Amino acid sequence: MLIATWNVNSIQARLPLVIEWLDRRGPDVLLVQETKCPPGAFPRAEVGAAGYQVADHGEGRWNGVAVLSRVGLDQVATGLELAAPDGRVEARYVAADCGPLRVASVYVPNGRELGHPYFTYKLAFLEELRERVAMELAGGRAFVIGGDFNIAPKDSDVFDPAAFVGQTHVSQEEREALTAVIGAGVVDLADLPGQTPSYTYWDYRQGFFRRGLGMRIDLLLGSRDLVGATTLVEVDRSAREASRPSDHAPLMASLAGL
DNA sequence: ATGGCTAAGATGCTTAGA
Repeated sequence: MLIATWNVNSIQARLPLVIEWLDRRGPDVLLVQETKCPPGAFPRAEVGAAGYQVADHGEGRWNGVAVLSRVGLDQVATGLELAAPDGRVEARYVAADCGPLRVASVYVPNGRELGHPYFTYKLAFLEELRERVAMELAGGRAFVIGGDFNIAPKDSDVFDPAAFVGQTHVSQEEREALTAVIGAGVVDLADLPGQTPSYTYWDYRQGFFRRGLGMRIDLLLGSRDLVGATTLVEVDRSAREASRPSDHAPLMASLAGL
């Protein structure tokens, strides 16, 4: 089983690249974030022609998450529908059964600035996410949640820790909230012994990708029964090198025996 | 090394991302 997570920064803008990538890498499950696609407008026909079923939780303009699967798609559920500071509910979580796995695609709020109302929202979202992960695990299936967590777990996950002091994504509060999510019973698959945690995001501006100035903010968290099955975790930088790329690259994990 | 990119839509600008 090959499972991947990718913040595509608009499924419509990225559709040719996503289809090419699905054909080339052939993941069994792709967890997508920032579809920026209104409900009902997801390009199901094109993705279906590539062999994938779609569970889409859409929203116009911003946010939006989806699960793409070629190994079945059942028991679709959305969640984490707490109100943002503007009072609106954002599309940031969708889960499904895909073959032997329970999976979830999550797009954690950015937080904007420390102390900002959207930062409070980010922390509240992470607390609800902890509860949601515990609930999914209680279902008893092997579980993988992947997505854009908008948190770099460690200082080594950003290109210059000194430049991030006082910024979001690296604060102790955010990292503690992520640790609590993981404490619900999952492990960071890219940070397992033998794996090499790699950047997954590079700003579009100022040649950050070319200069190697990235961050590891996209994660695949797996239930503990998957630790022994995880043979390879990799970031496919070719998708970031392509023309008209997302600012994130896909993160993939191979799960042997599933 | 904080936006000198990109995307959507209420478009020729604004808002958001991290």
